[in-house]
Amino acid sequence: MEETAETYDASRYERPSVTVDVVIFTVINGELHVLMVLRRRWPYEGYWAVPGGFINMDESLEQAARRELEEETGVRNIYLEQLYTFGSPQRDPRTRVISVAYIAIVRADVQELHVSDESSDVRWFPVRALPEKLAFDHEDIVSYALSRLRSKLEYTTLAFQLLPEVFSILELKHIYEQILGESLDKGNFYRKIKEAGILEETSMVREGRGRPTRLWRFKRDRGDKQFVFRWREDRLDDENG
Amino acid sequence: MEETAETYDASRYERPSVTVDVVIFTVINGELHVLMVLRRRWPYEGYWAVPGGFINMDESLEQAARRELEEETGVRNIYLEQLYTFGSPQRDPRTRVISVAYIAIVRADVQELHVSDESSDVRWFPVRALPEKLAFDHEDIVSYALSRLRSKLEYTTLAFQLLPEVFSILELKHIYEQILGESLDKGNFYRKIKEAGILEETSMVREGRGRPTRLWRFKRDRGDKQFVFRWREDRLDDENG
DNA sequence: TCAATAGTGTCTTTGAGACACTATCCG
DNA sequence: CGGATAGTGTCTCAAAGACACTATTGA
Repeated sequence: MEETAETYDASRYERPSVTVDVVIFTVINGELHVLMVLRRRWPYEGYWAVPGGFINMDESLEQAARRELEEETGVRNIYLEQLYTFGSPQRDPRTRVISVAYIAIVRADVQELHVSDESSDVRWFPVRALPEKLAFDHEDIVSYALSRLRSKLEYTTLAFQLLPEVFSILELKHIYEQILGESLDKGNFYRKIKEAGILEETSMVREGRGRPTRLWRFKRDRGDKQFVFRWREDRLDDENG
Repeated sequence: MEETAETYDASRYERPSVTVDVVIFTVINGELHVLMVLRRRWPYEGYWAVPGGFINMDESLEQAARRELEEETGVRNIYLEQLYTFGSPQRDPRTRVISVAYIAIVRADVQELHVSDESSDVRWFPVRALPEKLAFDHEDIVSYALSRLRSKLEYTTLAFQLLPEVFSILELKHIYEQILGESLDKGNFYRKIKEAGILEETSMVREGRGRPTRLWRFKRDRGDKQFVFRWREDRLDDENG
């Protein structure tokens, strides 16, 4: 007999659960941090985890990621990008759980954190000092996210998510240095960022101890040409590029 | 009350189905092709689709991809890489289905195709002449796979999957040209591939109409340094790179 | 004036691309 | 020899990196 919409039995196959997890980065005091939540329930009660949760049937994966992130941490209104899907059969003791991981980057100072009934604490951790042992396979997820972040940075505008409306070129350089984990040449950075033509000078300056610094903003109105700035051309993705 | 393994109710959340789909490429007669199966059941009966199917509860995503691919097409023993996870709520009329897509590349001549009870035909299509309308959102999946293939090619060994054990440098260049869809300079190609140090000369030559050509193979024993060759440095991923 | 920070100029090296040249086979 | 294909050498140009230099402030 031919199968149709009427005869299709949706329960024929056993189904896994699907979650979304969001690895969200920021820079605080010049250091790269990741947002983690402290789990208050089994499994992994008392362990830190990346925020996330089960998807609803009527929302897209990205919508689910946004919803979970806001529910668990209060963070909202951010740029999200799909990272990878983790699906080892034993990665969650409850049942078969497949996790679609997302990556994001925000300014810490515009986000107000709060906890939910799922978690008893929400906190930014420096990437160099994460908790010993994370829930589930979240060490893998975070380290994969970190490597993706580093390679993405070179050709996207991700770093700009971390800056206020106006900023100096050396502040932008500093963000790049934090994320890449290495120092960059000042002159070369000035040259490249200016050649890229993505900044627009403002009339503002900021005064400090030495010579005052010019402030810049991103060009609005870039037409439809894609907004891309790569710091370097010569870096490899680890895997999923 | 605290939840534990004993009290956890695995059926509390409604679950989506999860499938894997595999976009598999080859070069036939110098032209890039994709493997498609003709669906014999509702939904999209009579439409071409990328091979794939529902995952089992006890296998990893990649295992599921391999199993489905072999069941539906007979293709096996290949290099697979995760591409992206597609999860729009309405992408499948049966029920909520999330699809984890994989990408692969093989030599057509070593694969024996066969059909299954799911499909009534299995066939290689040139990427320039795909069927009008594919099942589900498979147009999106294929075009995303194609863009990934093109950008990946520059820094992986993917092209080598398409060559026999020994081959000439100009044959390798030809594969690159097919996949990238543009022609490359002979001298520059020789220079780069030799500098990369990933080929090993054999004592073999192949005779043809003109000067005979030296044959090469990939260096075995490359230690643990990663096996990477980029054709160029200056290409962007469209998105997920 | 000096310390401190901002910003510029320039030399060297590297690598991509273009393209002309040489090599070796068959007939 | 000439046609066909394999393979090399070399010039130019652009981008990356190193690093020295100048500029502008406050104390």
